[in-house]
Amino acid sequence: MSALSDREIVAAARKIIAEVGVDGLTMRLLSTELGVALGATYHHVPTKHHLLVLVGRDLFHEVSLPSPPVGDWAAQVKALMLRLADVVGRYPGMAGYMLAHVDDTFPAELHQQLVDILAHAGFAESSIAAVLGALRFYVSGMAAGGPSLAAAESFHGVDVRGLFDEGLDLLFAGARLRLDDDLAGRRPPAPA
Amino acid sequence: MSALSDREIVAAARKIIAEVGVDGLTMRLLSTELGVALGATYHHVPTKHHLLVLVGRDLFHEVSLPSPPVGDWAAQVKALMLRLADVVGRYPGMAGYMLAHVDDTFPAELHQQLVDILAHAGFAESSIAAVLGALRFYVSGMAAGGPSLAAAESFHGVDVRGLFDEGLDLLFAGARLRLDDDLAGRRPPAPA
DNA sequence: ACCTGAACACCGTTCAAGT
DNA sequence: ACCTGAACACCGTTCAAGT
Repeated sequence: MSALSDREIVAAARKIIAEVGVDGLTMRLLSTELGVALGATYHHVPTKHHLLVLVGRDLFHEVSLPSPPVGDWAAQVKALMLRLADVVGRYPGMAGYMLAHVDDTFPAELHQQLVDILAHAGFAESSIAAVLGALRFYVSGMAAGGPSLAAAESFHGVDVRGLFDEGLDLLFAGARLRLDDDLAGRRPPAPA
Repeated sequence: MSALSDREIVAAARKIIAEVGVDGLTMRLLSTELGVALGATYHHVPTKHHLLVLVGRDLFHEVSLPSPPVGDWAAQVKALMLRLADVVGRYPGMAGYMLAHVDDTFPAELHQQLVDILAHAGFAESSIAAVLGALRFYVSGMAAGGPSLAAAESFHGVDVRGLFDEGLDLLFAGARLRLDDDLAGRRPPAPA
C-alpha cells in the first residue's frame, strides 16, 4: 500500500534487536520483516549505522517521556536511570552502541531534564557535570554487558538488578556529600 | 622456524586491535600479520571468540601485576581502576567484549586482590559485593564507549579522564559512608 | 602435527533496471 | 520516487590436501 516509513522501519528493527540483538540484526532480515527487497530498505536508510542511531534516539525518547516528579532529586534521577537501564537493556547490544554515539542519540530533552533536577536541588554546575558523567558511565556499563548482563536477572550467581540498584545508591550517597559542599562553602574548580 | 605459539598470536592480535579495534581485527589480517595461511591460525585458535578471550585475559593479567600498595583502600582500588581503564582503553572494543564475558576473562587473582583490600579496610561482605559491582559497571561503561571515549582526551567538549576520575571519587565517597556503617552498627541485608 | 589454499554461507553496500 | 534482484567485496569457519 503506502510507502515504507521510517517509523515502520525503526519498529521492525526494534523487534528484531529485541530478539537477536544488534549483531543479529541484518539488513536482509529487516527487509524480510518489512516484506520488501533489500534495496528498498537502503532507499530509506542509508546505512546500518544510521538505522541504529534512529533506534537509539527512539529508545531515549521513550525514556524521557514526561512523568510527574516524585521524591527528591535522587529519587527522580534514580527513577530515570532505572527506566533507562530497563528500556535499553531490553535491546542487546544497543547500550554499547548508544554510548559510543551519545552525541548522535542522546536527546537534548533528557539531558536538560536531568540538569534541571540537579540544578534545582542546588548542585553547582561543575558538580552537575560530574554526577551526570558518572551516571553515564555507570548506566552504560550496566547495559553494555550484553544480554548476559542486562537481560538476565542473575549473573554469575548474583542478583544483577540488586547490584545495579545498590551501586546507584552508592553513587547518590557520594553525590549528596558533594551537594552539601556546594550548598555550604564553594569548592575550587579543581586545581590546575 | 618454530611452530606458532599462543603468545605470538595474542601479541599480534593485541597489536592489530590497538590499531583498528576489535571489529577491525580479522582472522585473515591476523594470519597475514603472523605470516601464515588462514587455516594455520584456526589450527591454534578455534574461533575469534576464543582469541578475544585470550586477549582479554592477557590484558587483565597485565593489570593485576604486583605493585606495592600505596595509600588507603580507596587509593589502592582507584589506582587499580585507573590502570585497568588505561590498559583496556587502549584496545578499542575490548572493554565491551570483556564485560560481556567477565566470567571467561576476569582473573581470580585480580578479584581476590580487590576483595582483600576492601575486607582489610573493614567492609562487610555484602558491601564488598556492592562496591565491586558498582566499580565493574562504572569502569566498563567508561571503557566500553569505544575509541571515541576511552582513547580520546576530550569528548563532546569535556575532559573524559577528569570526568572518569571525579565519578570514581563520587563512588568512593559513597562507599566510605557505607564502610562507616559497616564499622559501626550492622545493617540488615536488604529487606525482602 | 602443522600448515596451505580453496571453498561455503554469510555480511553490508551498490546499482542497473523496472514501475 | 520507490522498489527489485543481482552483483561486489568482504567476513568467520571448514576442510581436503599436502609436508
